[in-house]
Amino acid sequence: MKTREKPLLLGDFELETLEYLWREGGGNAKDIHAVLGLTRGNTLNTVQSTLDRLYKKGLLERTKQGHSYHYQSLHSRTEVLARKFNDLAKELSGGELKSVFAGFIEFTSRLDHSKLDELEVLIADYKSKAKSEQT
Amino acid sequence: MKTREKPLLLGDFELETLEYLWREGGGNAKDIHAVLGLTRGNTLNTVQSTLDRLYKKGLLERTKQGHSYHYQSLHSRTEVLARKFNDLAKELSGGELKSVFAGFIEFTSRLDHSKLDELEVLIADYKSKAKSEQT
DNA sequence: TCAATAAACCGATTGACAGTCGGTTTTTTA
DNA sequence: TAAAAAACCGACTGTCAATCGGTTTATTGA
Repeated sequence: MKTREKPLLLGDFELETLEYLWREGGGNAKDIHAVLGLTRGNTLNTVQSTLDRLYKKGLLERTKQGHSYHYQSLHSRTEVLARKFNDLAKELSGGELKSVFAGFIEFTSRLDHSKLDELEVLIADYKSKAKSEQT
Repeated sequence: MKTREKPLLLGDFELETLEYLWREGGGNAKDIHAVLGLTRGNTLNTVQSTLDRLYKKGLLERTKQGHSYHYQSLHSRTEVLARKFNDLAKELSGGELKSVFAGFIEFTSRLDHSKLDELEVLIADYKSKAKSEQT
């Protein structure tokens, strides 16, 4: 059976924290507090527990660096999105992948009709890259 | 400014209820309770409040039919998915639609590499249908 | 070595929100 | 118009993110 059961839930501050780590490549609680904590008016403690929650969710790795932990994201934005899409599909597909695709196409075309073209290009790119990376 | 601010949150039973309405085309609390309530061991009241919550979220319409309300979904599965995709994109795109596409492509190819082909076909279908429906 | 200091850790509280119902009010209808 | 059915209201529970105070543990410079 699959390991992951529960959908991945991420709160606002967890997301902001992830964004920081993606942007900067990593950081410790103090770093993040200096940037995010001040604008939000958080204490360092809050940043620490948020990092800890993300860590326990398996999204971050951490290594002792001197005194403090240095945190890094284990998953790219793309991977997190893929996982969220998967959660959403499981929860709302009605057993038909087609409906998930239909929903995504609907979402995309509502942004702007031309966006579907972009999507097609990216799919083609992905496929050609996959082919060239065949082992 | 856009009307909808908050992401659409749907609980498990709300989803089951929506599924019922999509499947059956509509129904009242009693109907739904007869099917979903019994398997879950709910009271009719629980079904009613769930319908009411969905109604207040703007997902259902209801009309008095004799004594009780008859509920119908205002949005198809595809539309709900589109909205959820939109929520997800807003929350996790990092300002780049490309990353959303990348995430979706990643999700799709992880299911099965051939699914990307299906997706391409559906996009092409959608586009040709859109073109033929031009006013 | 050992005190000051920084960080981690633990536990508690708050705030949303879904799920769940009991009980009351309103509506329907025989 | 009383019995029955449904709607409506309010409350309580459970879950989870956000938040932080207080305590323990680890680090480091004097």
